[in-house]
Amino acid sequence: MRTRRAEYSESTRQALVDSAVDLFTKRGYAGTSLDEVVKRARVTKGALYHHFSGKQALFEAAFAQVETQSIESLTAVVTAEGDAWETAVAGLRAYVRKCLEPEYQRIIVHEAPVVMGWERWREAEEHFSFGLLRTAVQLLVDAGEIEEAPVEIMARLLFGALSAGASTIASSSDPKRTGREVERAILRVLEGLRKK
Amino acid sequence: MRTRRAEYSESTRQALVDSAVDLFTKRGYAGTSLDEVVKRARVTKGALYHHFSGKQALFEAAFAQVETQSIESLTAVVTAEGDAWETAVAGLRAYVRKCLEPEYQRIIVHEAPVVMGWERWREAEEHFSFGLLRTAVQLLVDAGEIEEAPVEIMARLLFGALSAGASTIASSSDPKRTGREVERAILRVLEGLRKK
DNA sequence: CACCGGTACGTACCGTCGGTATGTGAGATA
DNA sequence: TATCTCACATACCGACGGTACGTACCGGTG
Repeated sequence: MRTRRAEYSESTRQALVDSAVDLFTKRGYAGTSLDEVVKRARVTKGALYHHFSGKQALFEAAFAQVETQSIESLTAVVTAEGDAWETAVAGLRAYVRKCLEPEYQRIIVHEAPVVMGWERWREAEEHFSFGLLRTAVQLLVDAGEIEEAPVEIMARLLFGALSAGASTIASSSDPKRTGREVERAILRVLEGLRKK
Repeated sequence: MRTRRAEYSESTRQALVDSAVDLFTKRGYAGTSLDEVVKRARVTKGALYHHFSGKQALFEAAFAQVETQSIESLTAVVTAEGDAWETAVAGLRAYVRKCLEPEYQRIIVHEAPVVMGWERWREAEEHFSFGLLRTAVQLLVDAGEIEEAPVEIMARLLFGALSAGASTIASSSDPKRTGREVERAILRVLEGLRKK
């Protein structure tokens, strides 16, 4: 990765991914044409098919980029020192906020399961957001904060609930208010699971 | 709807919808071609475009058919006489089972939000499954079984959790076991919300 | 029964889009 | 400097969603 050619190549690839993230977010996977993607990146389809095997692979690259950026901000919250309960709650709040960003909402939450297939999406999520969430739930169980339960299952349910909550906020006519209500509702669910 | 012509027409339309439900379930929306749909229905694209304005409209017809059939079996459970809590729990179990049927899973849970758009999907669901679920939650609140909370929000979170649970079951290597675990986890969440 | 009007299709065709085959020129290599 | 290689550009194909138009058949009218 030291030659000029390699730098140009990497720059081209990055431009394609950036263009893809932008367009997939605005118009969705099916509504985005590759001609538009390459036009915005100021290259041609030759370049695209040199770097990616097809539209699906381009989407997965966009998926990985959005997730990688998201992981960074979330990891900082979840790995913070301090009370396990407080940390977990902060993590959930951070994740809901992340879900409100258009790129994450559209690409990761809504399109990815359909475009990549639910099975493939699940597999990929193991290394990204869902992996973090499951870790957080595991920490709560280990700390004795909530009743023991199959962590995998509880994390899945929480993941679905959080995504639905985020979508509700995003399409609300009063996002601020709905956001507070969703957070309170999620907290109530968690408190219900908490050991007395 | 008494003439032979009208009967033939209705029969053709029904054949198209049945074919669409079948193919959308097996290969998804993007993976299904209209040529294949009309071939299986033993008609041509002329017939399809006479009855529907396009592929989207055909999908919405398939959506409505699957939801209408589902509503019937679920309504019977939710409107049963008896203890509100028991009724609600039975309803949730029934809904999870419904989510496991391939047609419901693929068309309603996975594809519809993307194909119809989340906003349009949400609107349509008001009259179908989600409407029922919200009614059930409202009944629990009215019966004083769970703490008061914004019913709309709690129903959304529950809806997301149930869908995620169903998807988890469907892709599990041991669906029976996972099914029991999901049901227990959901019950635990509900018990946590229950008034003492 | 003959005629006619409209509906319910069938047929042929178009534009777009994902994907491919092949050419080419700038930069690395010797 | 000559050559090679890779990172693209160009031109094209087949499939698919959608449209325009032709047509046959049913149902009403005289």
